[in-house]
This record gives sequence, structure tokens and C-alpha cells, in this order.
Amino acid sequence: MNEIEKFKEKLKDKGYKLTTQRRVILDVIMENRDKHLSSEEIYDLVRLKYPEIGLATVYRTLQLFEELGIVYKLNFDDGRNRYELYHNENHQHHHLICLKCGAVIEMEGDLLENLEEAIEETKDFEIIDHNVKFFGYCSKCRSRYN
Amino acid sequence: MNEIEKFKEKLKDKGYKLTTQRRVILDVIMENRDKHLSSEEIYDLVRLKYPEIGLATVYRTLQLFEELGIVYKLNFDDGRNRYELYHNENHQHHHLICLKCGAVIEMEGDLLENLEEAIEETKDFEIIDHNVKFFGYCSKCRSRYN
DNA sequence: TAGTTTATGATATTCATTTTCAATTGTCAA
DNA sequence: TTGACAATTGAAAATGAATATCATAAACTA
Repeated sequence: MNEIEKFKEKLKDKGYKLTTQRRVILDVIMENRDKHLSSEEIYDLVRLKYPEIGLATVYRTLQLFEELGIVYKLNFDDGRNRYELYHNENHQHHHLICLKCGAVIEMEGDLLENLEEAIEETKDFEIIDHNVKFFGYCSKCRSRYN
Repeated sequence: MNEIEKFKEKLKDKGYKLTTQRRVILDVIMENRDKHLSSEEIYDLVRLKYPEIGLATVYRTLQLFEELGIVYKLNFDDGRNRYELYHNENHQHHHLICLKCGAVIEMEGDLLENLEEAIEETKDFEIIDHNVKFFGYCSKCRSRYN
């Protein structure tokens, strides 16, 4: 079963309808796996394929997708919601954000496991998810110093 | 040199003036060291001491305080900026946020040190600051299951 | 295909935050 | 201490992302 089929099932399961708008929005997100698009950026890209779409539909759909576990909402403190495709295999969301050029570098692997274990023990807190961001300077910005 | 004196110097250093409004806002923040007040919450508390103050002044001042390293801006994804007094000694900002009751539990100590070292080496990324949030269930919410 | 329900698009609205601007208040030099 | 100048303030308007409203349109189900 490919990704589109899974998508259709997820919608059906919860009684949601499969609309052109939802499919187009998913397409745009899948075509930009490596990016962290904001709602408005997604709106702009979707309009290229489906100009009649309304902004509200994009916002609604992104919320729905998050609820369905299709996308993951990110917060880079730039005042807008950003989304990335949800990866089961790799549910760690570490991002390195360059303070100079704004580059966002993905971090694979879960180096946080030890930390989580320690928290669960010492703090008696059951961790469901985490959100980890590191701010600093990427290699380019460090070498250029511009 | 006490905290108020340091505050006055920080302002003077950058050519900012010491106004009653700024002093009152600092007082409120210092009186609530343990909290993570939002801009509006700070506004409400400040008005008790200085009713003539304008909302814009509070917003402006909080921005200024962040710039001066007097406070630290937090983001708990609740759609508003929150601030806490900046602690030199303990510049780690780990927060455990309960998904049920919304409690925010502080985490002292920097269990992230190992992780940061690994990132700096493997990613060639110079870390200046980090923002770490763990979402889950606190002990109260786990025991009650309400 | 009809009928029911959900979804959409346009628009208005909300809410936190920022901007504008005239009036006020610190600060520093004389 | 005063005056002058720049910084600051308060009130109100403006912004910008996100949400709500509601009549119309499109999906799903029998």
C-alpha cells in the first residue's frame, strides 16, 4: 500500500472525505519532504496547481493532517506554523537553526534517549513527545563570518 | 552590586533611560521568578502597581529586556510569548509540559551537554542556545487519570 | 442517482503583537 | 538647576496569522 492509499484510508477511518483540495495539499507537502513550509507557503504552492483554493481550506487541512498524524507541526519562533511530513521511522524532531542565515539542519537519530530516561525516572513524568531546537551558527556562516 | 544596580547599568550602557515603567516591570518579573508569565499577565500585574501604564510599553519593555539579557523568552506553543528572569548560573531551559493539566515543570541541570558535544562535532554547528521541551503527563495527572 | 453530510471559499473576526505619533519624561552639559 | 534634546510613553490604529461563520458545492452511501 503506497502513501496515497494510506492517506485515503486514514481519512475514511475517521469519516473524512477525500477532496481534491486535500489531495493537492498532500501532494505539495510530499514534494517538499525536505522543507519546513509554513501554512502560507503551502497555500502559495497549492495555488499553482489549484488556483481556486481558499486560504481557510489550507489552514483547516493542515490542522486535520496534524490530527491524523500525516504531518508534524513545527515551531521555529518565527510567528508562523510550519509543517513537515510525519516520519514513523524517525519521530525525532531535532532541528539546528542557524542564527545568521536561518538555515534549518535536520538531525537524525535519537540522542535524547538517555535524557528521556533520566527525566522519566527523576521527575516522574511520562514523556509523549519532545521538541528540541538548537540555535547557533552553521558551518557556512562560521567560515564566512559575513 | 545588587540586581537593581546591575539593571541600571545595563540600561545606561546602551543609552537607554531608566523609567518608572521599566522599573515596575522588572519588579513584577523579579517577584515572579518561579513563573513563566505572558506579556498580558505581566501587564495585568504591573497595572496593580502602576495603573497608567500602556500595554504597548509592556510589550516594548519585554522586548528590550530580552535584548539586554534580563529576561528569556519562552515559547510554550500557547500562542503567546512568555518570559522568565534570565539566570546566568543556569542557562538551561528545559521544560516539562503536562498535556493534561498544562503544568510546567522546570528541569535544572544540563543533561544535554553530551548531546551538544555530539552535534558540534558531527554537524559542524556551533551551538549558542537551545530550547528543549518535553510533552507528556505529570505525576498528578498520571495517578488521577482524570 | 438522490439524499445526506461534510467540505469549501469568501469574508468577517479574533487575538497577540507592532506601529504611529503627539505629548511627556529622563539625562547631561552648561 | 535649568534647558535642550533625545528617548519614552500612552492611546489608538494597524498588522498578520489563524479561526469562525455561513451559504453554496462537492463527496459518500444506500
